[in-house]
Amino acid sequence: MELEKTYNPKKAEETHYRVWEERGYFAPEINENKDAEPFSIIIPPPNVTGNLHMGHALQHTLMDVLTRWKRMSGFKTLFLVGVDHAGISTQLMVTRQLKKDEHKTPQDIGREAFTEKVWEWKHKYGGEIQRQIRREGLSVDWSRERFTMDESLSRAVREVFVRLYEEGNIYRGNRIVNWCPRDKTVLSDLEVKEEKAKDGKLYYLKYPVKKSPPYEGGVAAVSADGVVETGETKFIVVATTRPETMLGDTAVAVNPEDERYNDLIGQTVELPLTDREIPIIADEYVESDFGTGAVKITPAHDANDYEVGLRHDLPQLNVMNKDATMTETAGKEFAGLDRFAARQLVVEKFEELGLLEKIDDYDVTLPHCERCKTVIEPLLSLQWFVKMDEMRDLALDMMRKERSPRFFPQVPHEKIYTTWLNSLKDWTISRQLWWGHQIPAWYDDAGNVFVARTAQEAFEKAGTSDLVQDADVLDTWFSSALWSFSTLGWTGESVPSAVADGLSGSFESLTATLQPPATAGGTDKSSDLETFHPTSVLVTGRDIIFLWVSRMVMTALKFVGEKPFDDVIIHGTVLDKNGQRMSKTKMNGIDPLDVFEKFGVDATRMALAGSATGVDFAWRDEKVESFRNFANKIWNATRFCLMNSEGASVDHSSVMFGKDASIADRWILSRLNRTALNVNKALAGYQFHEAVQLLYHFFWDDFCDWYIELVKDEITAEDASEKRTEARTRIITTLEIALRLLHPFMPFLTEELWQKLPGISSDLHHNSYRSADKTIMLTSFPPGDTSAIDEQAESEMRAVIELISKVRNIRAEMNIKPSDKISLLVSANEKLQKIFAENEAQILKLAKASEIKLAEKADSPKASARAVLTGGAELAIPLEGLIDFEKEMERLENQVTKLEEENSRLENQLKNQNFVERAPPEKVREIRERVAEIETQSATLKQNLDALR
RNA sequence: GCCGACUUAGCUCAGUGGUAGAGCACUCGCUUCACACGCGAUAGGUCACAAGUUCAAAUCUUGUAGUCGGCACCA
Repeated sequence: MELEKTYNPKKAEETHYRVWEERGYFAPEINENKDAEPFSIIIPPPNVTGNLHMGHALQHTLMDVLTRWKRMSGFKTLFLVGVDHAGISTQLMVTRQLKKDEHKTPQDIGREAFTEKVWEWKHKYGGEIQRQIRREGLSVDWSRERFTMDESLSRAVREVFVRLYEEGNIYRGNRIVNWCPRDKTVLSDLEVKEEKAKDGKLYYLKYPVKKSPPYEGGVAAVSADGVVETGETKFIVVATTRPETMLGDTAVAVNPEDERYNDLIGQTVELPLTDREIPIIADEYVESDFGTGAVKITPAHDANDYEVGLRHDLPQLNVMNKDATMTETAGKEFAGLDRFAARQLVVEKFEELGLLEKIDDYDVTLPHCERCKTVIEPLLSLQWFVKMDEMRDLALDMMRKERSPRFFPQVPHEKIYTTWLNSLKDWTISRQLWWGHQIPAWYDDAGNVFVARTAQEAFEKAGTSDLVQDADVLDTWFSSALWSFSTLGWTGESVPSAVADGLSGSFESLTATLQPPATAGGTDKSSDLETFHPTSVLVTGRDIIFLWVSRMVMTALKFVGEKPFDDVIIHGTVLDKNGQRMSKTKMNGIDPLDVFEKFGVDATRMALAGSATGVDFAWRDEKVESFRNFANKIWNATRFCLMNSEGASVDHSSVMFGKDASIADRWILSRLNRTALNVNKALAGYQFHEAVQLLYHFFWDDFCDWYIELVKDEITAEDASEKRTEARTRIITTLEIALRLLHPFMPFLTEELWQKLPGISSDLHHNSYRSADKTIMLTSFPPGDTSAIDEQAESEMRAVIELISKVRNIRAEMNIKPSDKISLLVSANEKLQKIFAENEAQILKLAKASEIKLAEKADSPKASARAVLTGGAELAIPLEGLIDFEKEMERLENQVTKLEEENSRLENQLKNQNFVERAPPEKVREIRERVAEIETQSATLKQNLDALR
């Protein structure tokens, strides 16, 4: 069997996933060890409308690496997958399609028909993200796939809603909320993004003060104190960025300490463009040095004004409709006008009346709808809210007492998370949409509200079935907040035994909030909850720490009585090659699927995992390309081993040998185990890039560049022999172990190659997976064996590598043709001579030399190129006729210079009495040893130089 | 306004007290029988700037500049 010369990832990517999935390798049930420790990850559910982007590819890769690593390490592993119903996005998408296909609006067809359409849409097109997840190679358990609107998850949503309501933590109230006039729904603070307005203006409006003579036109003069006098008419000037809201003003406020306005407090102004008279009030909220120090108060259209209004018992005049057109209340001339048209008209009218004092350019940041970018309108509206105080305290206690969750990187996320929790406000949870979990509240004719888990329950509570359910749905993040436990079967009916039994000590504040189990015992589903909750680690982006991570912590603590996850990995953002955020509007996004096509999934995974955890990084195709090359390197190394595998098979006893084995074998085994130990360590600390670097360099540098080359002759020997078979077995076994180490990162390539190795079977599987058909993904992940670390072999191999490298250097610098064989004269102590002698064949081959002469002090002709080696050894290459004496002298001089520079730096250190006294003794010793080594080497080099002169 | 991160080779990035690292690009040499997606050999950095702590600072502290991010305010 011979492999193609170049690895083409297509075939592997098309075949193995299906097999893995079909054979159930992804499900935790594959683990036959009933005592296996669980490991679980839940995927941050992508939107059902979503397409894979680089952020997904990154976080998915990290999760899959961890899952595959843990699975291979014998854990009972669950990687739970699911999608989010994504209320607004999905509703918008289907609305658009409805308009396009049938020229209808959702209102035209009605709620029931519309939601049915959305379900249809979901069944038809909603599977894209799942296909893409399969393409990525994620070892997720599809048998447990969840959707936030599954019946069991919806039950959990209703249960949580009802419980919070019954406790008084969910309430319905009139508040100033963030209203998106385009999506026509309320949004939570987190779904609003502040953005700089392009041409912000601050308008100064003059309100005539009553009790002064009526204003009769004319240009007003501004006095320094902000009160304007024209003739006898007094004005108070207010500054605003939203003039149209003046139509809903119900007061003008000044700071009580502000002397300019002291005498006006208690008076009234005649509100222009209306027939209303509004009071001038004093409130601490007003800052005297901003604007004119006088503020128009519009309680129904501004959060601060709302508060002021409550304090002063002001009327709340709503002048704006849900689509941001003006209401009748705004006046006949304005009713029906869009808010921006109304703004213009108000300004014009003020100007006509001579009441517009001035317009300043003004940098304002305005709230925008995160999704549709429309300017948010603060609006007084009746909505459902969650009081967060109690749950916030649970989360804060958890952080304070147990430092949980552990964030990676801890800085700055732990602090950001804590700070945010500390200033948490009530959460607006109702949404004016049809797609989502309809709020489980029913109303009777009298407007009484009945909150219940089901309509039936509501009817019972109300004593009538003549009820209407609340039309709104819940914020999508409400169901996402329950994701850690709702996906594992929690519906509020069963509670894990740990909770039912009462909490063991450490977290007393929870006890009070726990509900007794509604029904005794658990369901089948709840065993997942017991086994896999809390989940092991959450991998997500920093943009949803508040939206999602914190809320999962709060709801899990409150409703399950335990944290939702131990660790939270916050990965970085993938930027474009110019360091800009990828966005649809900038058209600078890179489609992971294109990258998969071009370089393969495994190379992409390596490139993503190879970027430091938590750090933003600019996307570079070149990086993936280098891992594509790496994949090809692995392919070809395997190709080489397979071409020379006759008689051999994977046999782990072949790499259990003693000190009598060859240096190369002992060395590669030592390197392999060192790599395995370090990779495990790196993964345990979520240092993915560290693991990638270790694997890359082990495989390429150690295994390919040195080990294969060192044992090549033995392996490719023409005549079959026991020795050859043993060497072949050793290399193929080493390769097999290396492939396992690579598997979590490069699942397709490693499976493809592993399946081709001679002698593989499910006997190689981890003990927990012996019954499964052979696959690399169920072999045991090499833990690394400290006893296989062979310092002596590593140091001896360093000497061999140094010798070969020095020869190559001389060859390159002296322009010796590859075809020219040379002689090596090596002066060295007995120990080194022995090492070189044992590796003579390899040294000759790799240095392209015809002979090597070893001696305590070798005689070398003057016409030689020379180098010094560690341990007092010298290398001379006789180059009669070939040597360029000038060049050789220059070469030697350069080396002397380098050594002397280093020497003087070290000598200075040693001269410093403080260093010698205070630095750790071993540090001082190291430097003394190094100085001695340098002195030997440079003395030798100088002798050589003298000999040339 | 408050908080935070970052600034290291041409580029993208590791490294966080003890002699500056990788990949790519560059230069030179190789159709060496696994791989030119390759092999071999070089070159390239006063680790943003300034002060301080220390025997020793790219690494710790403070300040400055630039870049980016989060939060708040925004009449």
